[in-house]
Amino acid sequence: MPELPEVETIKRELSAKLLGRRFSDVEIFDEKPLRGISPREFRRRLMGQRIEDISRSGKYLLFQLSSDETMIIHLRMTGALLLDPKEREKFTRIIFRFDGGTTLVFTDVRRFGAVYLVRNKADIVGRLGVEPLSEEFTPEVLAGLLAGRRAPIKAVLLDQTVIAGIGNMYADEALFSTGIHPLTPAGKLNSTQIRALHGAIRKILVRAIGSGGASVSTYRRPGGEIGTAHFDFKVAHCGGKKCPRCRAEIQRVRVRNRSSYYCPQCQELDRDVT
DNA sequence: CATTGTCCCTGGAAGC
DNA sequence: TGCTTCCAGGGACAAT
Repeated sequence: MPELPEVETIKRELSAKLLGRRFSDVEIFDEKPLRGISPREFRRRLMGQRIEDISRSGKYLLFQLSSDETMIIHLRMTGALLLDPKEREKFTRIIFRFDGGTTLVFTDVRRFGAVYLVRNKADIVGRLGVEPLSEEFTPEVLAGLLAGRRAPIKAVLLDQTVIAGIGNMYADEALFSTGIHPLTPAGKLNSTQIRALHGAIRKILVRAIGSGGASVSTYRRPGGEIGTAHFDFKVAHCGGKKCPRCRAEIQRVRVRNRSSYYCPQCQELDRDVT
């Protein structure tokens, strides 16, 4: 469930502690997260490497190494990266140790998380769409991305090859904020709606980053602090509650086998348009 | 290419 | 109490 704001928060907190550190040991307790590389080879190629930079692309974390390789981690649903955890973690998959004694623990209950080590990071993140907080992402660009698409806007917002980093929670929030029904065909949005959606996406993501992400489900920050972005949620994770705007009951609808929460009053589906 | 559906995975909640 | 079923959902992949 970590989405862009959560991954950005993790990136910042890891950067503060890990930039310039060298790997002194790597312990692999579960090789499932390792993609396309054996535990032995993974460890060998990390040992002694210095972390030159930590960045984020969509929901991926990228660790630029002194060897010119990049370790890329995707936390998927339940993955977490913890710095010097006080207690032994139950679902520890990998432990990274660094010179100076810092420890980074990768935990993942459901084992969906993925860890890569590559020369060419584009092999992993090359197909991602536009970064929604970059200058490149304008209302005009968004309009171009949506034009002609018949898929529901919710499905398109979740498509990482279109826009990178938006997940289920923030897609629902952006649609509620703009009064757009999640099943509206993406190509049917008018320019006013697109402009509003563009603004809402940026505003909601920026605000959530400022709150350290949303501490719902299994999201955990590296240092153990709590994110508060979920206190701003109007519909996400609010099934059965009342709409803060009109008091109608928040509904759930399945869009591409994923739950979408929305207000049936504030986000009406225009029948002419479907 | 655009779009949709299935699978992966496991703990926790809900139902009986 | 204890068993079963459902649910969470990002992304790879296959199918259409």
